[in-house]
Amino acid sequence: MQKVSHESAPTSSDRVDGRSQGKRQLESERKRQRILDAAQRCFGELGFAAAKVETIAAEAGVSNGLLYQFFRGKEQLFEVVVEELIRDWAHTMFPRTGDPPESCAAALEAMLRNSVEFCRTHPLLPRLLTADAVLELERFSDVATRRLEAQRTHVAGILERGVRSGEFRADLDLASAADIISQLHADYAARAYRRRPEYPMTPELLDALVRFVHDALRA
Amino acid sequence: MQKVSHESAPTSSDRVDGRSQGKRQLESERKRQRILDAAQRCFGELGFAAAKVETIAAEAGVSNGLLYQFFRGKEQLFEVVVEELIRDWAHTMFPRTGDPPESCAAALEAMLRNSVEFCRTHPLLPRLLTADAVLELERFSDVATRRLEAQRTHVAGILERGVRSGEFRADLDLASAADIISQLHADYAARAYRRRPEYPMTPELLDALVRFVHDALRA
Amino acid sequence: MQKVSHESAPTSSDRVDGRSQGKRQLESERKRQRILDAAQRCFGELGFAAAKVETIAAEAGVSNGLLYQFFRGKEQLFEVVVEELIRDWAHTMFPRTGDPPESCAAALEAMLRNSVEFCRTHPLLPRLLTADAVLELERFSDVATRRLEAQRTHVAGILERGVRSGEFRADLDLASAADIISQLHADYAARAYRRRPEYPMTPELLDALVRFVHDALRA
Amino acid sequence: MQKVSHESAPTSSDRVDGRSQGKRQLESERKRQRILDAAQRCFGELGFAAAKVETIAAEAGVSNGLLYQFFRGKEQLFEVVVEELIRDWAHTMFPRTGDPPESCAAALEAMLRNSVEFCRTHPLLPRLLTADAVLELERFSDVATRRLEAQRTHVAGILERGVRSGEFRADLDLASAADIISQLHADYAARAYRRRPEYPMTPELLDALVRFVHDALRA
DNA sequence: CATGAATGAGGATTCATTCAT
DNA sequence: GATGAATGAATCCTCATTCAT
Repeated sequence: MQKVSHESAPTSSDRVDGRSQGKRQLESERKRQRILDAAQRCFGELGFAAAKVETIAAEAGVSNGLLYQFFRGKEQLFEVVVEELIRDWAHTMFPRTGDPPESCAAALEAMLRNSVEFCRTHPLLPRLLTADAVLELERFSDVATRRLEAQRTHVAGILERGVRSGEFRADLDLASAADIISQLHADYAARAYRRRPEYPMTPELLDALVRFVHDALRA
Repeated sequence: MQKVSHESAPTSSDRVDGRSQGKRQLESERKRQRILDAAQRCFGELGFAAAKVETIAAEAGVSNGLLYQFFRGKEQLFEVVVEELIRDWAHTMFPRTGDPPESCAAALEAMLRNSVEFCRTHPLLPRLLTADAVLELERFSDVATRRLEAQRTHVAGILERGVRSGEFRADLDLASAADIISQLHADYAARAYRRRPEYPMTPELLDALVRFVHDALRA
Repeated sequence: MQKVSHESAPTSSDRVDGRSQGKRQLESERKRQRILDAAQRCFGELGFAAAKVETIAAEAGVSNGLLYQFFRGKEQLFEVVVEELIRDWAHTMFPRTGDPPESCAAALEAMLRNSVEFCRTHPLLPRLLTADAVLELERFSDVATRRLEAQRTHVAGILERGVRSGEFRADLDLASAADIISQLHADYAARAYRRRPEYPMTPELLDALVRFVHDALRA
Repeated sequence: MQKVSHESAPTSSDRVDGRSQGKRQLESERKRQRILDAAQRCFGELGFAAAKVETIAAEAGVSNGLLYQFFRGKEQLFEVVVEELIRDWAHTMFPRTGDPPESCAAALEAMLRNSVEFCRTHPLLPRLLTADAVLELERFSDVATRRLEAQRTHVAGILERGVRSGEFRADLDLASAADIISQLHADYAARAYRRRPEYPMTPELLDALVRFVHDALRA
């Protein structure tokens, strides 16, 4: 009866500073993370309704009840999973380190390829990106929505720079183009995870996509 | 003897000839259709798992049990709904009547606009198009999958003609381009139904999309 | 709205005398009988709870609803079936015609063989004879019970004559012996219908049974 | 991990060694047994179809859902009940302890009296012995059938010894006689439980039955 | 009379959540 | 902290019975 903050999504226990975690706290924190990982897998593969709490706990290697020490319930677990996921995804797409790409087209391409790679290992994101999961849960954490908008804005920024530099055509509708590119981005990232033969995600297709976007934008 | 065909998805009763349906049969047929409509709405809005049989029956204005005279269960109801939906969608996208478009670009544009319009009134399709529903039901009617492939093939055909006629660029990867276009098509058709402010579907966006595709393909 | 007597079990409609039945009444009477036959088969094979009204009606070749013109419900249908069955069985066991058997042992043997033969074609009787069906229906027509007692009494009568004539041993407990014989009689009659390999009913077994009873009774 | 073995019918939990069962496991095991007891009563008194899961759970003093932690469903519960019942019955009929009866007739008599006594407190067995329940459940545990055959074989063995020792008549049809005796045995055991006035089970009747069988077999 | 479509109460089953240990 | 046995509300489905045609 100690943590149970249940309010926000504290990655770690209510420690004040970074150290001073006994072995117990550390072990606990590790279990919390295992639950989140398992939840992401299950929600991603089955959807919210079809994923069973029991399965998630089993996959995490913890008991059914422990889950309720960390999260208020299935619903809040879902919310936390989504928030963490979106945060990780953003970090992958726009890595802090590394040199900035030399051209705007290269920036878009990098973003696309990074994102596809991320989704290959994160089942849940595709579902969120296609915005279906939103329907499954009324009180959906709007973190996801805000982050998606942020991405569109970011893309629009890149496009604007490209237009100004003459790299992209001048009469581009920035908002719409950013929307379309974000959408394509989400789609093929989704496929990268799903690996269904009907919706393949081959390197050739990815190359074609990059080319497609490039041609549509070029001056 | 009841009806209880349960096998395929006969739109009308097992009448031998075209007429001779008493008021009873007619009324019954209408109820079957109302159930299908209600089911499409519910599945589309809530997903398979979250849609309750009771709700579907209530929305259709019939009793809980009547549903089971027409369908083996919730699952088969879903399958039939999907099949009908896909069939209707195909008819909308490729209408038999009317003159063939004068250019390949125009053909693509017509397809896109038709489909978007269709989705505006058919909640379920977006979910199928984004291929999420597939995960929700093991024994998913493969009609949907086959039809989606048919669409890609159709688009590829249009593209091929365009390439041959010099309308589109010669080094186009037909398969990949058809895939991308079909995907965009599905995405924005989906949005047309959802009407969520975060993922809008304005006429401007649609115009931009048409232009985007056009630019990406042009010779 | 004509027959619906529903009270007792009139084999035919409420005709006052034996003739004067129009074709309609005759046809109706035939359907009633077909329902009874089908019901006997279904109840016999599946038991009361597992037999569906719909199945019975279908087997009788009539509609679901017609059944309720003749009988108050599933329950009363069962009662009527039982009464008719018991009556028929009694007629088979103790046929009016023919010469009386020359010995008491012969009388018992005839009864046994007749009864076994009857059950071969009347599925329900075995269930009643083993008195299990009684448990399945609270307000069971006591006709069956009374008839079974009648049989025991009849057997006791034969035994008494046999004792007096010196054919059977003098210290026989009449009531108990009659009970045992009736019970055996019911058991093997039941088997004759069931035809299950684990509980066979071969001619040899029947012969052995006759011999068994004979040896147990002989003076 | 729960328990959910669901496979066979382990009387006790999957403990590795014989002890080390916490109070929880013990309590759980007790509940499992209470469910089995209640199920036996309900199935025995009402038959498979008419017995409600809810009633069984209520009689066992547990919730509706707990039943499904121990058994796959109503059907498997029935199967387990039958297997346990048959096993217990066998133990009662052929107790390991005690001296072997001095004569074959005495052996038969002991078997009969033991079995009658057992049925007095085990409602379900009569139904199984009369082989009616088999009809009620397709995938009936064949344990019952095998055990019944075992009993017949056992009886036949006793008879054979009796014939060889000259206690029983030499021209006895062993198989048929064993069948008849087993049948009588089942019948009166059944009555012992039912306690219905129409089919009484008095000590006198039991004595008469023993005498009846004895007379039928004697040399 | 005859039909069979329609009803809805009743029963089996699932699964998120709690709580005694 | 951690467990997992226990709960029971929620949901799918069945089937006896009714009634408009």
